[in-house]
Amino acid sequence: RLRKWQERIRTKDAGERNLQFALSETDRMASALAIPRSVREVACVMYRRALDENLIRGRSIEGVATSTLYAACRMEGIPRSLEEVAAVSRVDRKEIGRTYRYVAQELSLKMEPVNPKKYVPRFCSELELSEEVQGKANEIIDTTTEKGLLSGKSPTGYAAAAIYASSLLCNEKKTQREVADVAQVTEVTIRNRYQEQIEAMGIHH
Amino acid sequence: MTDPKESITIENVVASTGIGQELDLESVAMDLVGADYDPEQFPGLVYRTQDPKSAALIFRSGKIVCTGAKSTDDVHESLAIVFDELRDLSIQVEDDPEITVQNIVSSADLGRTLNLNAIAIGLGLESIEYEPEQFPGLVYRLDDPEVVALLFGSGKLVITGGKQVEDAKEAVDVISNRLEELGLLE
DNA sequence: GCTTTAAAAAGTAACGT
DNA sequence: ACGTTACTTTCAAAAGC
Repeated sequence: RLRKWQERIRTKDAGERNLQFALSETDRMASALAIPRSVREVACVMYRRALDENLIRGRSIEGVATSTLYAACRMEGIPRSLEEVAAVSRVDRKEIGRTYRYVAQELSLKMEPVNPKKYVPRFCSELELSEEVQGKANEIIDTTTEKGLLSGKSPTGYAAAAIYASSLLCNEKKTQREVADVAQVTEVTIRNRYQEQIEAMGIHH
Repeated sequence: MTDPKESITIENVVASTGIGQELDLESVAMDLVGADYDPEQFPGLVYRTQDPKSAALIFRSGKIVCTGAKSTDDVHESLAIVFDELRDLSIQVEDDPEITVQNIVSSADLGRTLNLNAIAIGLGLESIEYEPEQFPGLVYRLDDPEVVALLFGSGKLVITGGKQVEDAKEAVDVISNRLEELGLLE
């Protein structure tokens, strides 16, 4: 009996320590990514839910913590790409992606695909581009999406191409390299999306 | 409007069988020309047939997995070659071992581009998986037939998980009808 | 869960030239 | 800025860790 009692205390302590570790890791990653406090709280609530539903079994604490942070950002409308969260996590991109998909499924998170427009303000401010460029990029995204160009394409690459195109149109040119660096995609992807987008927009350059 | 079912192509058939005899893979690996065997890495010996093209995984237990064939007939032909190769090594092989198809991978074309975003919401976010940041295809799991379909923006699709050739046709029908009734085609 | 095999879809990435 | 190669996803079986 005494042994059972001690075991309970031990596992409870271990659980507390694990939860505390997960929450502090979430906070550390969120700080590194400049994610607002409100979103961190959403991430922590999601982590507790995942914990309550035994979703951590067979998975690493850090993997679930990173995935819930990624999911929380998307849910709150200020997405970080998997590349970005992977950069501050000790779990690799592939593992974060699969854990996210598992958690989203198990917690029935009705996550819509990320709208590339959600990346425009952050990427543009990192590139010090004006409101005008942002507006034009959003317009390109809206118009080309209506024409069916978005299906299957990565939201970050799509946003990057629209920003690159609008920076040209607004005479605030950024190079493909500069845009590629902030969006964490390759120049090749920007080039490919850019060509499709300007063609669909009927722009000649 | 051509029927999408006409576009179905079988891309890969996976089947399992067994010769009803234990094998010493070390000696089979020595005698069988072209055999790849690295027990440290994987317990099965890999043997590739050229015509029809396939890869057979041969295990110590005598069980065999054949993959890469383009039809169920090709699976039988490939395995017949494998059985004969083993007999040439003076290994006893049953006359006609039972061959079980475990999975068939097919591709097809709906003939129209798809708005995957709209389809994701239309089919229900809880019943599909669409993460274009990770993979360009939308994953749709069907209950009947019990297969998994990958839908692409081009209108092309991949159907896998079925054990019968008919499963792909049924799946294409179910998917076409669902998208049609949701007004998501064309 | 992992290891290996094959195959398609389309997007993205990382090489070399 | 090309081209090539390779990786992402889905599926099933096998034996063993």
